[in-house]
Formats: sequence, structure tokens, C-alpha cells
Amino acid sequence: MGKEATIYDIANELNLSASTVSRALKGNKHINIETRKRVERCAKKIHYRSNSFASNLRTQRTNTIGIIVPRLDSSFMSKCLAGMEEVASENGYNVIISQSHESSKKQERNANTMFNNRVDGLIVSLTIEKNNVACFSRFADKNVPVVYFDRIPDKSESTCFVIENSKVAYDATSHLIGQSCRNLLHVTLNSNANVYRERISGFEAAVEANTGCAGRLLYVKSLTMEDGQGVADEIMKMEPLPDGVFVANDQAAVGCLLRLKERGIRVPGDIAIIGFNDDPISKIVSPKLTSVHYPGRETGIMAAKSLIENLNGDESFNYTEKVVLNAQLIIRESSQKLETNVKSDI
Amino acid sequence: MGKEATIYDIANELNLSASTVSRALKGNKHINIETRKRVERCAKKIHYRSNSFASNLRTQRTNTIGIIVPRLDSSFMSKCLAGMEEVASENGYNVIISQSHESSKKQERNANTMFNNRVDGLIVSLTIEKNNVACFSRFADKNVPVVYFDRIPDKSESTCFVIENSKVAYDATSHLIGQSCRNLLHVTLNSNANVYRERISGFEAAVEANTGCAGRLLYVKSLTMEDGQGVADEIMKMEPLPDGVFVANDQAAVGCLLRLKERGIRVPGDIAIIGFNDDPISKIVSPKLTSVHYPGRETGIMAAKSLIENLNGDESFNYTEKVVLNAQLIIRESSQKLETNVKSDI
DNA sequence: GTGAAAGCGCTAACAT
DNA sequence: ATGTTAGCGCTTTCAC
Repeated sequence: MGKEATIYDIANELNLSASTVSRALKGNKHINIETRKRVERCAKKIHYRSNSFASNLRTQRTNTIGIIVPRLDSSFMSKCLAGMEEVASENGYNVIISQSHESSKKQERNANTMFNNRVDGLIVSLTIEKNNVACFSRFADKNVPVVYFDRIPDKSESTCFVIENSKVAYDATSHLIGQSCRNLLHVTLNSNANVYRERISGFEAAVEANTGCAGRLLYVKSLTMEDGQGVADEIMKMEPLPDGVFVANDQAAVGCLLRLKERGIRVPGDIAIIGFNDDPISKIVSPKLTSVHYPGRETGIMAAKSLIENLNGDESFNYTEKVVLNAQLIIRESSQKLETNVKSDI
Repeated sequence: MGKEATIYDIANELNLSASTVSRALKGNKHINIETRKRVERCAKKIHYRSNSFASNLRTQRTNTIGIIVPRLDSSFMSKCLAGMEEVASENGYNVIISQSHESSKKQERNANTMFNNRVDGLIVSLTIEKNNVACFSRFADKNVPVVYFDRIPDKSESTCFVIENSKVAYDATSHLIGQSCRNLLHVTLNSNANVYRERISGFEAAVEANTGCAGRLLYVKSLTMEDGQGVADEIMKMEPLPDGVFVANDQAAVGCLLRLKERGIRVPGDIAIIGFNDDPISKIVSPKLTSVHYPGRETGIMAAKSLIENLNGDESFNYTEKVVLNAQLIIRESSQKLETNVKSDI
């Protein structure tokens, strides 16, 4: 209740100057250890708490990292965020998080809010909408580092943290082909975002690399489980039926898989299916879903670390344009048409 | 690059005083409309951005809400957070989020950081460790409202947002009994946290209300999928085998269910299973898991709204001790021993 | 309708 | 090892 204690109150109480108190509180080396002890005791006694605005106003630093993501309630994203928060917290930074909900307008508003809040650095994963990255260049102008992860801009000066989408898409598709699939389908968003574009190119490259294989794309509005069910209905109408389906995320893949089963299609017998992200559901659905493991936590950790190193003046990451993390195809039941070594794992 | 523009720069440029510029920027009524226009144009021209520290330092407000949760990467929690972020954002508040990782030490550190950062309000879900809620009373002392959700303190002055854990646990257990289960097992944490304690009491009440039923508790270290698998192994050793199992979350329930199936136990034929939270996996696992729908998003929205209304001086929530949201048993396949109307939903 | 002046609480030169 | 001083950028009385 009532007035806040300040360093002046401590200073008065102990007959010291404010600067000595300030130094003592920060653990400055030149301060007599006894003085420090007294200051700390007094601070506790009068319920002093540091006023970060005043401090920020002076130091022009906030110890805060801004994070803007499309949405935070996906399995993948919450892993990324958890990783970032941990690193930030270990290094004395706060994180402020906001969601763009895939709207580039909202994304811009969020960016401006972060800008006015003077975040020390920014971590962004872009919307799938056509992105106006201009709102982020303001940060660069003020020497506030920005890093991107997952959904990154087509070109930027910033460090980006991604996986090799085209390569793993290639691997996934090749795996289907290796399982004797010849009529391949890739279900994805009609988006120019790097992640989808690259998965498409990986898919197409694998199809082209194997004579006798046909590949086509099916675009969906979004990649929810419900969309996946709709996809299954579409698939049932195809002539001939595809025998291998690679879906751009696990939610949609699982929706599709379950609906196909309901319709009497055997998975993987009639149609092999592969998802993307290695969400928990992929290990739960029956048959277990082959998927691409996307190291979300690690991505978050790397992104936050690089940002913080940059803030601490360690420039090593400054010249790194792109950090590619290792994603990997996890083969489970849903794609194994041939009788090979079927691993089981939960 | 370089220096930040301040209101003084604008003032100089236009031959005004800083106070006039400040008023103009805030849309003060007494300012000449022409003056305001000029100020706004100039602000844009010289890339002025308001310095929130200086402003906060003066006004003693931050427009920031702190959120402390055990961890943010669970399905339930990310839904809560998404709801909170939305409400906050709509009302011009930022959210800063931190994880306690179930450590009350970390929780206290986080609380202190939030305290020093002068959050305008705080939203907390407690750790399962014995909670030292003292670190939160500092907020009340300074008239910073704190609300809790899900894991709430045993007693506090704050508004809490919860579901009726004991009631839904009672419902779940009764449902099992209605499905002819007589040997019941409740798998949960040995914790004094309200959520687990109440689920236990609901379970026990239902068992006692039905003569001829036996109930026992099985405590686990945590409620991960792996723990659920361990539970299945324990269950296999029980004599007699339980025929109805109510698990305190879906992760562990699914782990248990799958392992039981591997061991040749029929679910629900031999053992009926019910989980808690209605995570996405509950709809995916086969058989689909009966669970309790916990309205996470709504909980988050309610909590954030109440906090903000409180901050805006609307006291309506101030005297509300507890808001109980509606949770509901969702009956799926895993609990239906008897041939009744089996609903299917994804 | 606008200006002058003080001060929010802290930190960092500079001085001793 | 400690004190003095000035100022970060804004808001807000109080004056005119």
C-alpha cells in the first residue's frame, strides 16, 4: 500500500548517497562489503523494489525480448516458445509474446507495439499472408536485432532459424516411392511462405527423380484436422486413387487418415500417409503416423540464444544468415506398405 | 540508426513547448486542432516514437500483464494463454509470460521479476509444489490485482477461475460405475494442489455412493505419457484387475491405454478408461478416450477480462471470489463397456 | 490554447 | 569507497 520506497529512502536511512545505494544494489565491486550488506538489509526492511522504468530510462535497455508468432496454441509453437522463454529467463530477459493470427495487419500492429515498448530484440515467425516486412526494418534502423524462425522472409539481413524443408519433403516423398507408391499427392497450403513452397519443391523433385511416378498437389484453406477430413473426401473422388499422400502438417494428416479409414481405405495398405511436425498425435493415431520431426524446442533455444548473444555484443551470429536445424523423417506405421522392420514407439 | 526523436525535437521544429506536444499527441481536448495536426505530421516525419519508460515513470502504469504458469507447452495451457493474449491485446495490454517449471523457487523469482517490472496485474497458475503464496501478497499490498486460474491457492483474497473438479470427477467415476465397473482406480499426483485433491474427493465420493464398489488410488510422479505406460504395468500386477480407471490427465491416460492394449487388455471391454482435459490426442487414440472437457481458452479469456476490468476500475469482479467454469464429461469409446449409443466424433 | 517548471527514480561521469 | 551532479523523456500542475 501507499508510496514506493526508492533508493533515496535507503540512502536517507543509512546516511549514504543514492549512488552508493545504487551501486550496492547492483553488486558493484568498489563498494564496501559491509555497506552492501547494510543496504540489502535496509532494502528488504522497507520493501524496496527496483523501478525498472527509471532504470530503463537511464540505460536505454529493457531486458525484454519481443516474440511475434502466428498463434501460440499449437504443439510445435508452444515448444518453440517454451525453449525461448527458458533461455531468456536464464539470461535475465523477459519475453513478451503476441499473436498475429495469420493477419499481417495484426502482425504490423504487434511489431509497432513491441517497437514502442523498446524491446531489446525481436523474434518473429511470419504470417502466411503476403508479408510486409517493412515494419521490421524499423528495428534494424535502431539497431534492435531481429531474428526469424520457421516462417522467414524471402530476403532479409536477419539471422533465420529453419529446417531444410525441401530436403525432408524430398526424403518423405522418396520414402513413399520406396514403399512402392507411384501416384503421389501432396496436401498443402497455396502459400508463398517458405515452408510450404519448399516442401512442394522437395515433393516435386522427388517425383521427377523417379520415372514412372506421378505427383499432384492438393491445396487446402488451412491445415486443421477438419481440413484433413475434407481432404480425405477429395481423395476418395480421385481417379486413380493416390497410393501415397504427404501432408504438410500432422493435424491435417491425422484428420485425413482417420476419415479414410472410416471410408474403408486401408492405411498404409491402400494409401500410405506421411505428416509433418511430429506432433504428439502422430504417435497416438492408429496406425501411427510417419512424420517429420521438427525440433521446435531446439529452434526456440537457438533463436533466443543467438539474439541474446547478439545483444551482449557477441557478434558471432551477426554474420550468420541462416541456421539450418536438423529435421528428420520418423518412419512409423502409416507409410510402411512393404514388410520391413516396423519399429514401434509411443 | 542514431538518436531517438523526443517530444522536444517536435517542439523545437514547430516552435511549441514540450507540454503542448505531449497534449497534442494524447489527443487532449484543449489543443487547437490545427496544432495537433501539425504535431502529428511532424512526429511522423521525424520518426518519433513515444518512450514508454518515461511515460510509465511518470504515470506509474505499464499496460502490461504478467502471466506465470507451470509450463506453457501443454495443449491446455497454450489454449489458456492464447485466450489471455487475445483479450489483453484487444485492450491495449501486453502480456509477459514466464514458466515456473513446477518449481516454487522459480515461481517466486518470476513473481519478483514481474513485481519489479511493475506489471499492472498478474495472472497465475500455481506449481504443484507446496506453494509459498507470500510472494504474491506483495502485489496485493501495492494494489496490483492478482487472479489465479486452474491451480489456485487454498485461501486467498483473489478472484480464481476454476472448474468444478470434484463434480466432474464424480461424474466421470459415476459413469464408469454406470458402465458396470466395480473395481475402480484413480491415477493421479500425490499433491495437495486443489485440482488433484478435488478430483480425488470426487472419485471417492462416487465410489462411496455406490455400494459394492471398491476404489483405490495410484499415485504417479508426474502425468506424462511415459508415466501412463508405467501405470499400465502397475495395473497388470493388480489383483483383481481394476475394471475402470480414471486418470487425472489425457497424456497419462493415453499412455496407459496404449500400453494396456499392447498387453492384450481390451479397452473398454476389460478395463474402461477416462482421462481429463480433452486434449486433441483424446479424439485420436483408438479407442477414442472419454475425457473431461476443460474450457482452457474460455478460462484464459475470463481471467484476463476480469483482471482488466478490475484495472479499469470496474469493481464488479473484485468481490467475486471464485468463478467456476463449466467442464463436462465427453463420453467416447474408451469407457463404454455397455452397448449404448456410441457417438463418434473426431 | 499554450508555456514554464518540477519531478518521476535511477545511473554514470566526474570528483574526491 | 563514496558523494555530487546532471539528465534520461515524459506528464502535469500551475500560471497566463
